[in-house]
Parts: sequence; C-alpha cells; structure tokens
Amino acid sequence: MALRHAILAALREEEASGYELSKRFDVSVANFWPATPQQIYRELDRLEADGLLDAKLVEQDRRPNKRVFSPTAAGEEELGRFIEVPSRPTAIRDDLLVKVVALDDDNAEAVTAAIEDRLEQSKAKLGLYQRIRAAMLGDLDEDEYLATGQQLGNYLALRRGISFERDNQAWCRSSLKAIAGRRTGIPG
Amino acid sequence: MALRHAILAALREEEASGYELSKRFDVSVANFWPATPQQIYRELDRLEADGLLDAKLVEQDRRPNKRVFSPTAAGEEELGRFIEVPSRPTAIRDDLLVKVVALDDDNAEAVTAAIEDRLEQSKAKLGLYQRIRAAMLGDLDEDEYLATGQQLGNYLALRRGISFERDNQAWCRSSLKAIAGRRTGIPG
DNA sequence: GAGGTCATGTAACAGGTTACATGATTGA
DNA sequence: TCAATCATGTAACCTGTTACATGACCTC
Repeated sequence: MALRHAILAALREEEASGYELSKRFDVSVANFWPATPQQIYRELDRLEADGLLDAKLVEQDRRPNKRVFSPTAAGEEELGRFIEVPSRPTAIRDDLLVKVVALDDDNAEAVTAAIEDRLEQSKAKLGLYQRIRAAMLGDLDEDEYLATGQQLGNYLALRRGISFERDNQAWCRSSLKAIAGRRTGIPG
Repeated sequence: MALRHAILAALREEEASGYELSKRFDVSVANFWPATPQQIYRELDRLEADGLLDAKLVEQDRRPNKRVFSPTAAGEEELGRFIEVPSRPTAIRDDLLVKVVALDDDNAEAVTAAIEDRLEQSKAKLGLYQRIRAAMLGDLDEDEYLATGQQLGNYLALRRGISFERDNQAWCRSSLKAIAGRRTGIPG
C-alpha cells in the first residue's frame, strides 16, 4: 500500500491536482513507484475519504476546474508511521529476464533482439534522469548538493534510478557478448 | 502476464508439481519474477485449462499424491511467441525509496534505520545468490561457464540479481553517509 | 506430542491495467 | 480543421496478497 504514501510524500512537497500529480509521477516517482492516472485518481479519492488529504476546488478561466489536494495533519502522521514500519524487500518483475531464462538455440536471435531493445530503452531513461539531475543540481556540484541541496531525498532516489540504469546497460552488454560468443561457436 | 511464461520456462527445464515449482521460484525465479504458491497453483490450473501444460498424477507411497506438470507443444509455442513480443520496461516498486523521498529533519533517524535494514537484507540476498552461483559453476570459472555451461540463460539472470544487490548496497552506503553528513551539521 | 515438511486448495480482497468517455481550449 | 493538452472520471478485468483449511508423514 505504498502508493498512498508516495502520493502523500509528493503532495507534501507541493499540492497538486490528480492530473498534475500523474505528470509528476511520470517524470520522477515512476523511477521507484510507477502508477497510471487511473490508479492515482482512485487513490486520491480514498485518501480524501480517509481524511488524509484536503481537497479544494480551484476554478479556472479558460480551462476545466480542478481539485487540488494537500495532506492533512492526519496524512502527515500516516506518512510518519509508514516510515517506521519495516519495508518489504524490493520486488523486481522483469519480462526480459523471463525471456533470458528461456534462452535456447532456437530463440537466441529473438532473445538477443529483446536485450538490444532493452539497452536502447535504458539509454533513453538514463538520459532523462541525467537531465532531471542537471536541473536539480543547478550550479552546485554533487558534493555541494548532498551537503546543502533542498531535496536530498529526491536526489538520493534519483541516484538510485541512475545507477540502476547504468547497471542495466552493463548487464545487457555483457549478456549480448556471452550469447554472441555461443552463437559463433555453433555450426550453421 | 509473464507469470505464465516464467512457469512455462521453468517447467521446460524440468517438470514439477505446484509445490516443487513454488520452491524453485523461491530460490531462483524470485530474483526477477516473485510469486506466491497461491499464484502458482492458480496459474497452473489456467495453463492446463488452456492446453499449454500436461498434468499427470504421480502416486506416492508415504506422501500425498502430486500433480506433475510439463509444457505441451502449444505451451512451447506460446513461450516462443512471448519472446518475440517487445518487453515492457522493468517495473521497480520500492517502499524504501518512497520513504527516502519523504525524508525531512524529523524522520531522518527512521529513514536511516530503514536504509540500514535494507542493507542487511541485501547482504543476505547477495550471499544466497553467491551460493547458487557457486553451485552452478561447479569447477568451471566464469568465462568457461559463459562459453560452455548448460544453463546460460539462468546464469545470466542470476548475474543480474547479483549486480542489482551490489548496486543496492553501494547506494545504501552512500545514502547513509549523505544523511549522516546532514545530521551532524544540524544543531541539536 | 509438538513442530516441520509435503501437497493442494478455497475465499476474499487489494492493487494494477486497459479501454473508453467527455468536453473545452490551444496551437500548427 | 486536426491533433494535443487540460482535467476527470467509469467499468471491466487481471494480477497479487493474505488468511485459512486439510491431512498425512517425519523428526526430535
């Protein structure tokens, strides 16, 4: 049930509507807790019903009205409690590794293509993270940001995403090499 | 819907009952596609109903009978098709990073404890993976295994798990340092 | 005789995914 | 005028989690 807490944490930084929140999730939170707009809308309703969020209606001129949410005192407390209870170990569910364990002589080409595909995806993601990082750092270098930056938690989470993608790419490259090595050794 | 394909791939290596499969998932597949016994039993029933698995009843002497599953030709084909379709990017959902983005002066101690906890979990997991790796390698070294080992796909997936945990630990250590650095700077 | 393993399952629920609907405004 | 963006939602469905139940055997 960490989606609620991801939402509470995001709204604590800055209040937002469902639409705005889902945009923010796309760029930053998606790194560690992906969620579709539908999930977010549903959870916002529940959080409001449970008294953990305040909603206020903001009327706009040439745009649809929006409901802007921010945590209540109870919401802040709930977030505090969440931090105290033990985390379960990270669950990774990766299609690609399912394909890799199914590797055999007949599908080596398709598995290779799947890994190459992932490598490209990973490069794109890393590029995005690097741009977000540059924007966060501004004119500080990393050590300065770690010492004095405004959003240390966000920065640390972003670093996890960056090192994950780097690691991903290294794994893709070495696996491609290993599979190619086998294939050149096979007659045909 | 990769659970089905994870199961098909696992059964292709060696037929198994639901109980045996869930044990195997615990030790190796859990690395990239965790699943509870209940999920596995449900999916086995569906796979059989869809004609992708054959079930045979094995009667045992001093133990309950078991149903042992193996892929049908249609099951093999389904796995082949799965490998051809593009993978979605990995979804990581990590409680701990939700806590980290919620970091502030008041909860720094609790967040620190959560990271330390994760570091210990990660060490335990890495230890497990290393033991599995040693068992797979036997008396081969890594290069030899990559060139000639029987279960290249499994070995590559395991390597992903190992590097993920190493990376996890490096992140935990550097984050603990960054948070501690802040706290010594704060009066109190 | 208590607790663990072998073996399978039911039931209820929470969480995540996909498809679709609405309707105004803005920019190419 | 066509597509994109802003803004919110319903509905149906699939996947994952948790709790519980059964019963025999094995080991201490």
